[in-house]
Amino acid sequence: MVNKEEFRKKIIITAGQIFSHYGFKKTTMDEIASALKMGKSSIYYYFKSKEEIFEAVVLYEANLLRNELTTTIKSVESPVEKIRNYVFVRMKSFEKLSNYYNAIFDKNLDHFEFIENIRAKYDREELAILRLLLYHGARKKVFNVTNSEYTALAVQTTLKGLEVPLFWKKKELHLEDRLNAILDVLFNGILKK
Amino acid sequence: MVNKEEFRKKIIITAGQIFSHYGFKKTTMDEIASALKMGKSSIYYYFKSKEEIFEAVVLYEANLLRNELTTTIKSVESPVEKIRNYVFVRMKSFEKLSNYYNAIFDKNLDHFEFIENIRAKYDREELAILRLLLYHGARKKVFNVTNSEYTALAVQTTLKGLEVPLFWKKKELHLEDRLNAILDVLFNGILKK
DNA sequence: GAATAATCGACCAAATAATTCGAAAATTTT
DNA sequence: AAAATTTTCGAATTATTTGGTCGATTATTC
Repeated sequence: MVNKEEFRKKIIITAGQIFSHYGFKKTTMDEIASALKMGKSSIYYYFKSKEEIFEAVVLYEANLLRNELTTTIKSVESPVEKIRNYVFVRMKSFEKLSNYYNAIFDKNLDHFEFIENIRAKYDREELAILRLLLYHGARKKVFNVTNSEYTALAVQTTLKGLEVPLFWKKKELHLEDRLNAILDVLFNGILKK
Repeated sequence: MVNKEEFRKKIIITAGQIFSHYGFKKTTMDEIASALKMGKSSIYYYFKSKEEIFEAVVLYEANLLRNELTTTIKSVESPVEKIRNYVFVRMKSFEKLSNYYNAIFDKNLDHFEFIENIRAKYDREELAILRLLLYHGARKKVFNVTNSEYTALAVQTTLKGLEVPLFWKKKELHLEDRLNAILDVLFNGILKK
């Protein structure tokens, strides 16, 4: 291969597709290998272990999510639409990611502290973004927010509450509906009128 | 439990959900058990083996499919719509079932001859239905079919061709589009004009 | 309170999967 | 073109998982 880094990326993408479907545990190195049309042992030339691949995949996906989120909020002007879009994209992505997380919430929590690190970092980033969005809306006299920091925290907590059913695989209650309901409440409690 | 048969059905349904997502091999007895909130060994009181559960699940799903198909074609009058609906429902179901089949096409073909039996029986049933639909359409002067038996076979072959990409998991090519295209060809080659 | 039905945890053998390793290809460098 | 390197691979090894068994235990029925 021309570039080793290039091929690592190819592995990450391929493995990511399988992980996202079957979760960490149920995905075998053999499957990843044969999806890449190579011998199982060859993969160990690029990654030290299955966990290392998983780590790389999560990192990669997390970055994709970050980019998607920022471009999304840039794509509209109105503060309401910015937040609405942000929340929607976030939910869609988490739905996709839920299999990764299900994989982790098995038992092996010990080994996967790196996930917690990514998570923590993202929580901070998200808080900053939300704060900005709220502040921006308040400036435009659309939101009635006095302390954007605390409000951002409240919104984030709400969003986390939405994640739970994804992890617990209880998708009976249509998520989109709940999402809209919550956004309605959020905006009607927040909007100047 | 009040009724043993009742509980077997519950197992079949629960196991079916897991099988349909992960396939036969990747689904463990432990998972089925804990989804039913019972010990793994208790399941063996109702079924002799994992394969026996799988067998029951496939049988159960096959019956569901049969019923869905017959009620679907009864729900519309026009011969064109009957066939169109039939094909659509059939495809949707196969998409759902593809995970079962993927599970089987691994290697364990030997043990799963019963699948082939179901399959054969269904092929015959399907042929009869298609023949009826074609005959019906010809009677109504909508189809231009001289020998409904041979035409039914041709249609069935076409439908089987559509299944292949489902088994091979190559869902890149949007199936619905191809389906419509094929139906168009089918009808325009078949319709009186 | 005996008899039967249903559940369970501990255990095991067999299968499966992750990882290692040395050697063979393939590629690049000299 | 041979030496050095990078990359791939099959076979072997080790670790883990998992389907299934069994005797004991708990609920239920008679």
